[in-house]
Amino acid sequence: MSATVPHSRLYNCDDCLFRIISCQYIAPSEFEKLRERSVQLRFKKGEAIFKQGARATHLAFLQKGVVKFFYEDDKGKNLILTITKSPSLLGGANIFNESVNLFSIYAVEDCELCMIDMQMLKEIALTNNKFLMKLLELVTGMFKESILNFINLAHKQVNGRIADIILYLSGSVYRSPGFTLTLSRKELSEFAGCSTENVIHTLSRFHKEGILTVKGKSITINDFERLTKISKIG
Amino acid sequence: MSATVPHSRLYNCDDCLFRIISCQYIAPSEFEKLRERSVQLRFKKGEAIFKQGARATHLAFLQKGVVKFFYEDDKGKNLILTITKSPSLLGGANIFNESVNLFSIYAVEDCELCMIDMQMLKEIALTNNKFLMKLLELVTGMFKESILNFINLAHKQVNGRIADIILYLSGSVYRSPGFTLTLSRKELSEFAGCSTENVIHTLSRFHKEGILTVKGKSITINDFERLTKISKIG
DNA sequence: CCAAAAAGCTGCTATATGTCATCTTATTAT
DNA sequence: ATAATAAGATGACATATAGCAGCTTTTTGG
Repeated sequence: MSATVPHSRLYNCDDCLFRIISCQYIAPSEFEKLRERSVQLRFKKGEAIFKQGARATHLAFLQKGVVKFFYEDDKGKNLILTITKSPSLLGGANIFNESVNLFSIYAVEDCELCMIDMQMLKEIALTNNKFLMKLLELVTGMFKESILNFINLAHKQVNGRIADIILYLSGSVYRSPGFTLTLSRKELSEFAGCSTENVIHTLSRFHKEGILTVKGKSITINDFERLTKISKIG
Repeated sequence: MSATVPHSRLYNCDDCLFRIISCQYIAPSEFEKLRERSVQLRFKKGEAIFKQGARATHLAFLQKGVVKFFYEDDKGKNLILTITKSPSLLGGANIFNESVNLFSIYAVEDCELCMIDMQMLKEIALTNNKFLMKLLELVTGMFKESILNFINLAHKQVNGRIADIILYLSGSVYRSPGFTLTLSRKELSEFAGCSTENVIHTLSRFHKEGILTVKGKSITINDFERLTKISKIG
């Protein structure tokens, strides 16, 4: 792992959302045990946070940045399950059954996060059921999100999927009608489940039709209504 | 709900796998509270066990039969997430967050199952964390299974998907190289995410090539190796 | 700052898949 | 039993998508 370990803390734990949520259920002293075993890390764009197939020993609470969840098949072909923005709990899918990561999580832009010892968290959660339930709630959200994403993928054709992705990025990740993409066309194609060329073709068609303004990495939604319609029709 | 409520019990609770698993964690007296609130039901092929959008008040432990999990979109088009054989815990996806079913579960052949009061189960689970963890293990399996299924769907083309489905049905549902399908061609197409005609074309191609023997609802795998290869290549 | 590599773009062609029309074979209900 | 209906099958055709070749632009590394 090439992530940078900072000399000083990247951010103050007292303000950490995960701490705030946790302390609604467990005592601050209990949380302190967790904190002692945790470490703040910085990941550069493109770096692996969790690697598919590796032993799952930690969860990560993403403080800052955007990450992609993806699955790589035998031939090295990738499929992006979801793109998530901070704040978010990563790697929770492994809390129950799995000792090995089912998929990879990579930084899509520079990230700051806290690696949490899974065993310790599990021990604490097992002494407090409401906390356990809350954790599961945070964790299963990701499952639900990617299942709903897959449903879209299966039902719609590329037009609609690209429209979907643009709307999702604008609404849930970059939170603005115009944004500078931190994903490549190839990554978009891995999210939409189609060829890279198809993404490029579709984006330039949307551009020509005035729905989007696309200039390299910069994308702006001009005709929100038409884009939504394309997403709905499929 | 048109399910039949039997006068006598369909099966003896003492032999129930769910009871056996549960009683590894909770006292039999505790389980008895759950049993009192539960009811055995019989569903005929094609009947709805859980309906997408309905309030989620129960879990079901499937004792006998095969069911399909599926999502229906606005236009009434279906997408099958997974096909599951008894014994299996159904509807658990809602334990945490959801008050409403995210998808439907229907009987694909005649089923016998036990409807379990979710609130009561939750209460008991909250007093016993190991039991809670075990429940979650049972429940998240379905998530994992359908995500892996979707990944196949997204990566492979119809050839490979159909091969996949036949192998899955043979290996995990009917548990035999030859079986009598309880799914229609339309349902297969909803599982493979393609048109009904494409399923029919592909099956008859496999038949002509000697990979399968297909005669209406009866399917036999003749060339396991070639079928596996098609599934792998995509 | 420059060369090399990667990413992005465009149009063309081949192919997989969906759609439609027609027919046959099973189910179902009267 | 028999008509009515649904499911299955087949081939022809239209279309969405993948793959390729050649090109430009951007990014990366020395």
